Amino acid sequence: MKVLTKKTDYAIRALVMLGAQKGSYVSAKAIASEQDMPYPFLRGVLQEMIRHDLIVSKEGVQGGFMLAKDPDEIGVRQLIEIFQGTVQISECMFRKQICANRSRCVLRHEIMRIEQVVHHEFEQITIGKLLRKLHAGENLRPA
Amino acid sequence: MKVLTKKTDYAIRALVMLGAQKGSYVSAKAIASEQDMPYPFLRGVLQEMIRHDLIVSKEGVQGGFMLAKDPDEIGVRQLIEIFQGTVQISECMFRKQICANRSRCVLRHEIMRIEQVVHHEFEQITIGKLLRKLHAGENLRPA
DNA sequence: TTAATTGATATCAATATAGTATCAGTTATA
DNA sequence: TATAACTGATACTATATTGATATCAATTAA
Ligand code: FES
Ligand code: FES
Repeated sequence: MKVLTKKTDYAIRALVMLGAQKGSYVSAKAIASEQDMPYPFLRGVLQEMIRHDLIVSKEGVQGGFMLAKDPDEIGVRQLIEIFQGTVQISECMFRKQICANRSRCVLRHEIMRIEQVVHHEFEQITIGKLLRKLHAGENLRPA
Repeated sequence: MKVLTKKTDYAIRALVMLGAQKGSYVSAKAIASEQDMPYPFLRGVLQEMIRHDLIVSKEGVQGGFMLAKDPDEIGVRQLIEIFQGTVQISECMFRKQICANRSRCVLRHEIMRIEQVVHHEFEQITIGKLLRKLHAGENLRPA
């Protein structure tokens, strides 16, 4: 059971890096080498984020990517939705016995509640929050 | 993002069915046809549950499977762990910048907290609970 | 003009999930 | 005691998802 796939992982890290260099364009190449990600794969991730208006780009020499919105308005939840799709519980269980009326199914109800909790929690974690932690140097000290 | 895979799904339903026929052996064939699951696939799921001491079996004619413990002691969380492995967040992000001291990494901390919540919630949902809902007939009425 | 860059898109590889097939061993029961 | 209904064990195939490459046209600062 994997919570974050590579795409989401790379997206978060790329966004944090863009946030750290606010105002200037950062190239995919720079991100890839700095964060140790496969370059062409990262390219795809960045393009996907452009489509979702999270970042903007500039072509040509000295081009690159830049955040398109406030880091506090980019939550990990949204990234999960973009790169991993909406959460699917499973198909409807107990078709014959319990599911005659899905809206009253207890199992389904419980699982959807859990889903809500998870969504809410992931929504709290924003790029802005991560950036502040990074600047505060909370984890920059050697182990 | 899928929360429950087919194996977990089938496992839950099979266990509920066994719980509903407490004290007698139920064959894989009966479960498969009743619950509309692929027979040989279910067989594998049942064997896995035997290995984990959730159920016991009897070979030969009139054989089948039976719960090995109290339905209230079988939680969905355990099933997820058996069939989907432990929850993996993602590899360690921000290797160079943040992760010098993993134990202090905020992102990791947050995500692990979410993981705890999810685990706790899934632990609450037991086969026993589902059985009682089933017997109460909460969802047996046609839609 | 040219090298550094993104846009767009096609393709491939690796892994995980879902499902099948086979055959040996056990046991109620006729 | 033969047989059909069962599970045990295990190898295999198929499909879907995830991770990663490859190619080439278009743009732009220097
Ligand atoms: S499992 Fe299908 S509605 Fe309950
Ligand atoms: S992401 Fe690795 S410890 Fe923080």
